[in-house]
Amino acid sequence: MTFSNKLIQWYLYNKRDLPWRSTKNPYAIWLSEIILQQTRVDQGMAYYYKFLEHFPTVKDLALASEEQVLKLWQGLGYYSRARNLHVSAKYVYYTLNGVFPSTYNELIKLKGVGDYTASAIASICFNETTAVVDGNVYRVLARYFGIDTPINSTKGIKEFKSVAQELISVNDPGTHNQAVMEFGARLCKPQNPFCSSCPLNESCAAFEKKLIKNLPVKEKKIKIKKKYFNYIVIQTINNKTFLEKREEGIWLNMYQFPLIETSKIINEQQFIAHQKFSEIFTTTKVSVKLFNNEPIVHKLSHQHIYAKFWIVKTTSLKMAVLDWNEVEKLPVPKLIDNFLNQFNNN
DNA sequence: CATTCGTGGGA
DNA sequence: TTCCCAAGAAT
Repeated sequence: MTFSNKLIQWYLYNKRDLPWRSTKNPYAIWLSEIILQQTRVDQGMAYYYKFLEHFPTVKDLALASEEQVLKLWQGLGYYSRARNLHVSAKYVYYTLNGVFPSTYNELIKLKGVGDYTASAIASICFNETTAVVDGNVYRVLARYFGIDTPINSTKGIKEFKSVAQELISVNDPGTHNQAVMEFGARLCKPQNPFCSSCPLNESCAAFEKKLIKNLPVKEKKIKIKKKYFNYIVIQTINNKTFLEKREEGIWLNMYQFPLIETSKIINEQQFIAHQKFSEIFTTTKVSVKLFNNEPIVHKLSHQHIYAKFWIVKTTSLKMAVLDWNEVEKLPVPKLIDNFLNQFNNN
């Protein structure tokens, strides 16, 4: 039996019953693939249901505002996925007359759709023999064939894509692709894979040479930068506050309290002396109280944010136009959301 | 080509 | 605690 046949047979007996496996609607498959990028099934599941409920068709998504889409995506991370999802929905609805692209070459033109996602949709929905290469596929192929080319090198990306494309079943490429991924996620796991019960263990290079723990090879480590955020939480006596929209970098287009970013931790005197603080509270009499005595450490993939929330009470303020009960309607990063939950409980 | 983009689970 | 990494893509 071929590599593909063994995997598909394993898959048909062991696959999970996931909602996107009961449809071939390209819109729904697209949605699921975007949600699942760099995201575990357990984490993405609720979002898949939420999005289909709020936006049953690509038209519904196209007609929404970016703010609505970001709000629904809140908590899932990698928010460019949500922004690009919305951009592409508008492209399909307005430019393609609502007809979802049906080939790899057309799919990959969508923002947020790269080689993996185009291959997934093309194979699952339209039976095109385009092999997916995700983290699971890298691991399965690296181990089975004993390939030690770094999976995040240019050479490795091309090599694994080529190998995957050689292996794919022409008869049922969609099932083949999902079989490899499910196999990697459930049996050929990163840690403690179930090699003893693996249907491929008799021909697995890494198993034979005891290299399971060494494969796949990944080069380079990411550098973590430290950042120091001071949020100005305005609270007027008539229950108003203010949030600004982020215009660059992380959490783009999401909302936050006015931010003073510094190169190190600052105290109350330094906070009050900062230019942005004095710009906001020019002649206004205010009281300042630090909400969290110790900075909240918010860990992201490339940076650790040390955050302080400064509660600034004042009588009235021109810029404080947002009613406190309107805050929850805005899309905010997890760091702000966590703060709001604690703050509102006090 | 290297870096940047979140959040959470598991060892 | 710390590290890895999860149905990747854009810049």
